[in-house]
Amino acid sequence: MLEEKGILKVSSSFLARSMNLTASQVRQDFCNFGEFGQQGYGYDVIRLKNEILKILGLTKRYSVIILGAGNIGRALAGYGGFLRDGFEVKAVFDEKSDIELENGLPLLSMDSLQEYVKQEKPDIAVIAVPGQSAYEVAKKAVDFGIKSLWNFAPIDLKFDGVCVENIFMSDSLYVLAYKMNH
Amino acid sequence: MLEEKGILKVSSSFLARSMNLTASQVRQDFCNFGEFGQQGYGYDVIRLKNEILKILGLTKRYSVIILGAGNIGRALAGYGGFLRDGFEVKAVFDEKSDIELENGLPLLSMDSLQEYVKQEKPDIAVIAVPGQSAYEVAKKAVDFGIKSLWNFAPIDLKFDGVCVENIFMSDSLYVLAYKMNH
DNA sequence: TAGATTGTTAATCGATTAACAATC
DNA sequence: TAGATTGTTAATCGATTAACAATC
Repeated sequence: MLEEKGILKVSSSFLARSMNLTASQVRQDFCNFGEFGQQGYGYDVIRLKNEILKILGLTKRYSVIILGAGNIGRALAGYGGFLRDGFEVKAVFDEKSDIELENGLPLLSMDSLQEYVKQEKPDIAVIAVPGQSAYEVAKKAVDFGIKSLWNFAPIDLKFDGVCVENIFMSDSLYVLAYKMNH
Repeated sequence: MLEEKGILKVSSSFLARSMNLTASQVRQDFCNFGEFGQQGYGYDVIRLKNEILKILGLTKRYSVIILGAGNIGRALAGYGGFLRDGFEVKAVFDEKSDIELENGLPLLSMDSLQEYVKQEKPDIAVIAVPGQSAYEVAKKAVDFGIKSLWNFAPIDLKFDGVCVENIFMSDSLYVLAYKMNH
């Protein structure tokens, strides 16, 4: 955002203010990854952005498949925003492969998953199936060679040597309810 | 889950194992909210569940409106799972109120939001509009009387006296990328 | 009674904060 | 040079862990 506004430098105290942190926290955290500031000046916005992109691994591109063409699966497939960050959705898989997708993405049968993963080697599989089938589907994907899962099902997936990030939406809703009552 | 399996009691060490915590953590945390265990026995599953529901505020019902009928808004509207926890989606609002919803929920024009909120007093508004319009839409909702926001837009909403819970999906995807590279 | 497991205290650990010398 | 702000050390704080008396 700073880059878009044409702002060239930024201080730890400014960053802290805009993210509800302390300046110390910001500097300590950056320092863990190197020294990319300059005393008396602050951080160069472009440099800082690039360093953070490097740290996060967002300088690469990632190919993504979505498992499940229900509400969430279709919503993610339809949302183009991730592409900007380098995540490209390549295909959607579902048991019922006759559902129509609105955006020209291939909708494939779950039966063709093994073949697809073997050939295309997608980087990330999104688990967008109902909770009951989530483990089974994730297990398949992992067995076929997927090394990274973005999980929207409300279960704790865990496989050796596989990266998992969870979006536990109902947990978040529970936290909202808690906040409303305290 | 334990209740559904007909299991009557559970120990802090069992809970710890299934959630990747330590038994001490589980007991310390529970103890902050009261004493609902029994030495030498453990925790009564039903009692524990009820205590947690009470702590979270999930013994009440909440009425929910969804602002934005795009991919995410429609996905949330179509997903019935939150109902089970007491969150009932009442209506969806969008600028273009001619989009069709598949599930019989009323799709209303954003212009009718003020009137609706005044009359129906929904507990929670879901922000499911694009990032650019998210602040504006949230501000409206809050001005009209909404006290609680479940935010799916990638901006940090903050209003005095309003509860906010964020689902920052792209942040989660960045974390996944980070994990893949470390 | 013996075994199990809580509630709770004390010890340990790590993260946050404060402070400041280095330096642009 | 004077002002600003980093990188980094030391002090503070809070959370996690370990331990155990209480007690079912």
